[in-house]
Amino acid sequence: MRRTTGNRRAWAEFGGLLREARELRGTESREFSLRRVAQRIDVEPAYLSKIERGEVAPPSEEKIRALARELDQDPDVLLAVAGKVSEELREIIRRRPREFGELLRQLRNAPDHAILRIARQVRDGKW
Amino acid sequence: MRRTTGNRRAWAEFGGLLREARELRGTESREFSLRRVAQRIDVEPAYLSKIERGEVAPPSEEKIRALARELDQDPDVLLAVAGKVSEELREIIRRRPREFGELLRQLRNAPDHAILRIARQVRDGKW
DNA sequence: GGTAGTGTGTAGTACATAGTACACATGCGA
DNA sequence: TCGCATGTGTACTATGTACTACACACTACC
Repeated sequence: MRRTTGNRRAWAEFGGLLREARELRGTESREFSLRRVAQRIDVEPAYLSKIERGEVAPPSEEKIRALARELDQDPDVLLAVAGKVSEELREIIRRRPREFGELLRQLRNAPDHAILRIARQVRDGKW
Repeated sequence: MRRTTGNRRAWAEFGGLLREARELRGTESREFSLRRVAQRIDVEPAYLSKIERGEVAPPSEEKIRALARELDQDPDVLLAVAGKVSEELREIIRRRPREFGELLRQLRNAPDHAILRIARQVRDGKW
């Protein structure tokens, strides 16, 4: 395992978030030991341990999604903390790079509520 | 170079687009031979040759941007054909994954003009 | 007919990504 | 006290990404 020691801080943030979420659930249920969770998302316990301690980079999108399900987290947020953007969203952009490029750059500094309001308006057919 | 023969078709589309654009300019100017362009974007000629023939995967974002400048192409489009999304746009999404995730999914099937109209309205301060 | 420029074939490199496998020490309950 | 579960250290692997370096054949020009 290559360490590339320089993203360690970012990895630790992701790992810390996971551990916190897991330990929260672990206090009540015993189904949330590191080993149990590792088994359910289909990775080796040692690997999940290293992820949680930020010793290695965050895992693949697939595993991050599985973790989000297990620990009841927002997948998009977890992916973002891991430094990733979901393949689903990248696909949407790749299909119309000009349009979405333009839109995203215009909205870069818009307030959260403005972005969400637009999303709502689109959903309600107001476009 | 690992070939992973299965994305070859996608690579060829990217390469073909490059070659076409380059040869178009090459008919008039002689500054657009494969070797000259390769030198300007700082890669080996053999490498650019393989890229244009779709024998290897598209190069890094940096090189794709350089090619877009040289050949007067839209970088976002060239990146998209290469199967990539620019780091700039990914950054925008990672900062507010919930908001932009929601927005992009709502706009997935919206017509082009609707997306561009929203971008225009945002630019004009109508939000 | 040399030489300058053209595109391409072959081989190899360094680093990133995404993990596995096994052994070990510690602690907790019955 | 013994067995089982817990988290973790160490070593290793396969594949992907992004290239370089060099040699070769062809053509075009003067």
